[in-house]
Amino acid sequence: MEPINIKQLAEKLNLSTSTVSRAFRGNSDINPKTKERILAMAKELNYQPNHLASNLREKKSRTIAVIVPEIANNFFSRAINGIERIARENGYHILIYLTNDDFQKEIDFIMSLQSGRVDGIVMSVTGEANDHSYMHKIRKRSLPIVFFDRIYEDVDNSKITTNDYESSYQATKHLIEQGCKKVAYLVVNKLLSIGKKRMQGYVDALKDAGIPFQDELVIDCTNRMDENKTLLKDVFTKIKPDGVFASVERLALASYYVCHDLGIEIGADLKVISFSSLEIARLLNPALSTILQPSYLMGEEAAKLLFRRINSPENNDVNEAIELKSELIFRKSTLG
Amino acid sequence: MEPINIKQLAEKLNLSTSTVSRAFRGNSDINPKTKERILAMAKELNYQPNHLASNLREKKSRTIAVIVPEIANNFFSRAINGIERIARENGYHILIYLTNDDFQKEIDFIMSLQSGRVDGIVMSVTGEANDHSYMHKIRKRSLPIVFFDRIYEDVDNSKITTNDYESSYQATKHLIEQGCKKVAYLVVNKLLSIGKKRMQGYVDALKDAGIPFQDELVIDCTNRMDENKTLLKDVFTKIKPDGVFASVERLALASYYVCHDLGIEIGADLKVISFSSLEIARLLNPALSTILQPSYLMGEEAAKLLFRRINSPENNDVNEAIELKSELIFRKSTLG
DNA sequence: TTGTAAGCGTTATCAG
DNA sequence: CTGATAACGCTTACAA
Repeated sequence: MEPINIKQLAEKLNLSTSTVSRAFRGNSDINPKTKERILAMAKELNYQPNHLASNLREKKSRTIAVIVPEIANNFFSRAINGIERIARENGYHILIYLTNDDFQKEIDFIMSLQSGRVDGIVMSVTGEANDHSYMHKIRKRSLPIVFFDRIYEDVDNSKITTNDYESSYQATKHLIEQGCKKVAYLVVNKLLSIGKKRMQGYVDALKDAGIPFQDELVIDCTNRMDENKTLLKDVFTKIKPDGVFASVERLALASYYVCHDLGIEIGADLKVISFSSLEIARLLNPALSTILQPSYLMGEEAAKLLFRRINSPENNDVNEAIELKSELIFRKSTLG
Repeated sequence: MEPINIKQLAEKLNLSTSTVSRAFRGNSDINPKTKERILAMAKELNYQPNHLASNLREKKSRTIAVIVPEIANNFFSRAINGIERIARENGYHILIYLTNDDFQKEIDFIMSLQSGRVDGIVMSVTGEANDHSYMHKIRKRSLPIVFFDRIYEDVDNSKITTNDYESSYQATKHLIEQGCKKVAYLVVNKLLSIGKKRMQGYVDALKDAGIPFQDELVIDCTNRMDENKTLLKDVFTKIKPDGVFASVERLALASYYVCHDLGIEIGADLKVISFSSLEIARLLNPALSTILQPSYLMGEEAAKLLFRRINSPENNDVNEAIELKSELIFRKSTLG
């Protein structure tokens, strides 16, 4: 049973395709009775207007792209959830692209999306350390893009971020107040905008507490769990920090694994706090203190921003930047 | 800077659109030199073939849809990850649809996808308790669909599942071997195929151990954490099971919350095992025994099955069913 | 090897 | 209110 097209449907009804088309569009004039007749027959024959054709004709795809580094990640999956809700509300479809932190992939995706497949892009970037001049090129085009969480600071664009500096400052301050003298900062790439901002909060909190900054306490990790474990095992046994501020969730988890293995008691021997969207932080052993980003809300806001753009292309050069607040939740891992 | 089209590009080059088109397609004959010239100019002018147009022409969308109940969920986000990898490998794009366990949404999505937007669908169903005759209607069409994990048993279709019965049997048996006399089965909807299969394993394990099945030990939960907590609080204080077999992750987590609040010691007072894709089960307090489904692999296999279909529509009526194995990992929550 | 022209399924414009 | 027609941007026989 192949899908039928508008022409066949029109024939069955002894009508022109234009009239049939009108029955499916809100605006145009059409006799209510004919419309009813058309819709009834359409239902019977299971007719559905072909989207490719109408999109081509209308030069709109009613689709947006979401580009993220990964999806098996509490923060991003929740953010996508928020994006999805708003997109659906607007009658839009969502294409997913995972860069796996591969900058070249990011470029390829964005480039290939310039071909009419989508009306806009929501993305969390991956190649902050690289040359992203390609972005500047793209930005001159009409395809609207909104960044969320991980952004390119040198690209003038709409964006949704959180108060990373402030929460990092507070988190570090909290560790110090809990008696930590030697706080390590765990980061995946300290050159990335997020890494930089979070690190600045850490640095300033140390300074304000009169604790000298030590370079060896900034631990540059990777995205691979096994590598991080090896690295941290070394750090925890040799440098022996008494506090850990993890800039991303996976580094806190790596710390947990290592401490479990090494018999280091988190909360007592080593206090840990981390950016994390882990719902069940409270159930960990011990309960993990977190800086909780409003991931779902960030997704929603990013999508809303994008649709504002899509729906009013006239002021496509006015960028909006929204900063949302993270929530600090202190648990046993720092209260020990 | 609006994107240019093939006609404009052809004009600049003093060529016909057909020749230009040929430069972008692998097959057709074309002078290597002209091809080079075209590609160079295309790059300079930033030309990209319009996908909507070529898809319309070719009657292919190079896009698949992934329909899942939710995305902020370890199992599904990982499965999507697997699907993504295979799809990308095949040069396909991925549209995401979240039903949020709303059966009507599922129907709407599937129906709307019949209009040429995608070449195939990978889905984990949601409305198992409902009448899914709409599916039978769809199945007569050419759009290939592959189910994974949650399936409709009465719909003849390709599918990827895991050995749910067996792992449930083993999990229950394990609890009994650990000394449990009163094992509760936690389920979201015992009428759903997954709930049924997993329950059967539970029932049979009890029987084989000579323990009489008790209806009150089958706890029908919901998808809402707060409701589940209330319900389980009641169960744990009144019925007082000494073992819990949770058919989905969120029910194990609800149990943890409740036990933490009630001061019930998991592992000692109450042993817990659960289907779960939680990477950090080991880090929970106490470490959670899990039945780990190969979520990523399931996604990959489901996608592979779909592409086999898409690429050879001739045997579109031969359904493949693949069963993968879950892994049981016993930890402190059952070893106490 | 390249060009011409028809057509993919819609919808907007314009005429009736 | 309805119908004819052109156009959206691309691909592919077929012709040259």
